[in-house]
Amino acid sequence: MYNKKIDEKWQKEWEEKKQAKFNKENVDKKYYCLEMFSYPSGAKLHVGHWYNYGPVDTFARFKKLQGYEVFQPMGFDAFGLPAENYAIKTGVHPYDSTMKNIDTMEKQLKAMGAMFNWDAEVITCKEDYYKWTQWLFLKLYEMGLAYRKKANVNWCPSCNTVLANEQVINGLCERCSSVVTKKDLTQWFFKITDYAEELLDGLKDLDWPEKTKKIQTNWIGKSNGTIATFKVEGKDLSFDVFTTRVDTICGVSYVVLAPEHELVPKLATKENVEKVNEYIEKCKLVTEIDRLAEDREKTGVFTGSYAINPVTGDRVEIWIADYVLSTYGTGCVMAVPAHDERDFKFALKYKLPVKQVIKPVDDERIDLTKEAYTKPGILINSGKFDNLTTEEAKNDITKYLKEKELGDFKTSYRLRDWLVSRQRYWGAPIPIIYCDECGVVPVPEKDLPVKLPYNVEFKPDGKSPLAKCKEFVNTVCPCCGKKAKRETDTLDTFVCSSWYQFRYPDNKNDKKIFDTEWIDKMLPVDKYVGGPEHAAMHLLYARFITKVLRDAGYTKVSEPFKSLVHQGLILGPDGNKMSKSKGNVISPDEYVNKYGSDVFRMYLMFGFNYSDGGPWSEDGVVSMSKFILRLERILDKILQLPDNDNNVINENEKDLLYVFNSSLKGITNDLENMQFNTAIAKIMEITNALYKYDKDVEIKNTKMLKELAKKFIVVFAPFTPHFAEEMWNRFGGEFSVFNQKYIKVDEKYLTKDTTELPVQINGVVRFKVEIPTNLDEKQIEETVVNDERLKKYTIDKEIKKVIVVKSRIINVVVK
RNA sequence: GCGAGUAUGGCGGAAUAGGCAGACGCACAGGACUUAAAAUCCUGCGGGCUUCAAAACCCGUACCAGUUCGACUCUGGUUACUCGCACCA
Repeated sequence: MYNKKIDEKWQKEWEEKKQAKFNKENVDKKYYCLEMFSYPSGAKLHVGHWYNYGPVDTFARFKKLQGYEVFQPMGFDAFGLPAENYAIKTGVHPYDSTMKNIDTMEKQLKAMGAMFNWDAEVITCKEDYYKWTQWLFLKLYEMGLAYRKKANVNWCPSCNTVLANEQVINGLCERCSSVVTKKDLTQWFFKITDYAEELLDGLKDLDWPEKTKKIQTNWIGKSNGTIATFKVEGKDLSFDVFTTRVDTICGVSYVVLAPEHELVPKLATKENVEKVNEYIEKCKLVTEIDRLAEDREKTGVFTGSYAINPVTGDRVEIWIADYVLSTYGTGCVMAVPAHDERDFKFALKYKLPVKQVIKPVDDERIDLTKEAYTKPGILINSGKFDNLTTEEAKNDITKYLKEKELGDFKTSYRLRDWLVSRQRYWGAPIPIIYCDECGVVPVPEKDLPVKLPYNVEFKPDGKSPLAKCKEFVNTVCPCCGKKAKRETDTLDTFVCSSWYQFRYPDNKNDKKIFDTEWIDKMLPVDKYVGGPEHAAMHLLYARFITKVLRDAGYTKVSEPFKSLVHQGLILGPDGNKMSKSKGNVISPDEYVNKYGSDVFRMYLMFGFNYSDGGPWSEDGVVSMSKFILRLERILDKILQLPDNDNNVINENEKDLLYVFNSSLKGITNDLENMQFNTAIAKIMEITNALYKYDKDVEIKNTKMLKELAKKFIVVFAPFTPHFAEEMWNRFGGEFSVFNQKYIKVDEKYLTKDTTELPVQINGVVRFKVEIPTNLDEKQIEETVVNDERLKKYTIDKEIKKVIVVKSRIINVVVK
């Protein structure tokens, strides 16, 4: 009887016989199947890991049976805040706790029985990995893609570190939900904005969920517009504004700069400087969460200076206001209250003029005392641009500005450079040395890795823990040999995970980050599976780094993940997200121990639509256990049937073979699309058909039956690998069932002599007819029209039309 | 506010390309086996109406319209929930 012992027996056998080994000579048939690696913050695998890895392993095994050389590696994203926070709380060193967790999780992953290639394992906190993460940093530095700048950055006061924009969720820290504040710091950035256009453009060819592509598209946030230069009246100063509605430029009634804008101190006049400074100070105190609050009242202050409209020559007030973001566009906007909602509200509050320059095309009435008219229309009050449409005017006005050298077409992106410095201990040290003589000096490649020291005081106080470790900080300059200091910040863990897909296939290379020729054979990843929460961060960063490596000449690959799938989320039995505080956490171990790993995996695959997930159900697991035992009983019964000479294929045999082959066709198709739930439904149908045959037929065709059973075992093997290996063995199959060829559909059993077709009268199904499969449409129509049962629907009526959809349906229209 | 998605029995969920709504499973009910229970095997199972029973008929995929011989599926609108973005100029 299937149980946990069977799991263990075959796991041992698979390991001994290296089932998961990747045979390099078959690389032309490679299938790189990758699941997002584990983050060993908790001590154990949770249901989410299982839901990611179990079903995908089924997919990988299916690919193996189809004849692919499957590469399915596993590893650990081992640096990061949770281990460090745990250390702060308990005093256990992050390295020790992480390694212990990895040890436990490896054991659990092995007990899952997935076909992971452990020879290819990577652990990001180990020297042989982070050496290359540091190398990657140096490469970016060399290419001018890593740079240092002072910036007003997102600061989490609880984690005591800066955060990338992507890590700020609604003004809160992604990890601890503290309110994020701002801080001026000199930090390292990666120039991801250089790749904005390509990152956007590359999306269209990817086999990714549309939603994920959309998230990335929004995140990159491309918009086409115009840049226009406003000169400051009476001063030798000017500034640029970015606008997507240059057609409204004649309606500019004031301009606004972000409070952080560098020109602001020069623009504040004597009378206004006090008010301006006061306002700037006030803005600094506003937290991200307040700033984002809906319907927040707009505030601002007049600088006392005036700007000249480059088209009309009009003189307009220069204001500063924090509704203008210093980080987008140029940090300055031209305000057109008549045609922009925000400008309108602001103008109303501060009694600034409103000038209409666009009128609706079809003369919809618009009351400009109450709201702004933001739609495109026809220009008015715009001098020589009058009567142009919005689209024409955008083009003409920009060209006019360009001629006068006061503007040009311009594309802006919402995407900002990736801030990679972290003021934390548990990460890869940034390989940079600061020398009084030579300035910023990259650590030479031969000196890598810059080792993360073990004995460090990592209690957080806003400074990098490494700064307190003298042995680490103090070094000599690789250029001049004089005393110098190391960079003490570490790299964002997303840097570590942005390139791991390249390291797996060549994880032991100690000469290079990876071998280019080999990697170009192994990449891209054919199927990448992980949670949708990584849509904007990990997946964007990994694409960026791939393009950087390509441009550095290390690979030909431009996109790392050809095809992407997101699994859903398994909720607690109460329908809420699993959390300790809610007490609804399901532990996989309990179930795996009780029912076996195959049962657990089957339940996860059968109970939900894979990409939706849903609430956990206790009953579902029990029923799945029952199903596997039911399947085992009928297979054992077939196995024990004494052989006979009955070779007939009659109706019963045909029915069975029909169910088998049509289900097989469906299963194959479902697996390709990761529709595990429907695939398992079809496995159940085959099982039910075997029971039915067993019940209905006294003298069985045992030869056919036994052959069919063996084929069936191969078909369901990816779903229940241990159980299937066991059954394959019982049926005398040679090890391993996964070395068999996937079963082909036998088309001859898919066609039946007659088909039952539903007959509709005016679109409502009334009865069914048995139609020989070889009849054509005309003959089918005749059969139906002459059917006795049709008569009662045609009394006093006339048959207007008969629609025959071959092998589907017949619709008789009567009136 | 903008954008995207989802909505199907008591429950989880199915339904190529517009063609039998509810596959498969859970729960429930009945039967067989059993001294009995469990397990197992078999059967039934959207609602209504009718009936000794059945056939037949009517309603039914969030709601309201539309296109079509035919709509869970396509179009327009409404509601609810989920997700993404959010003062992006």
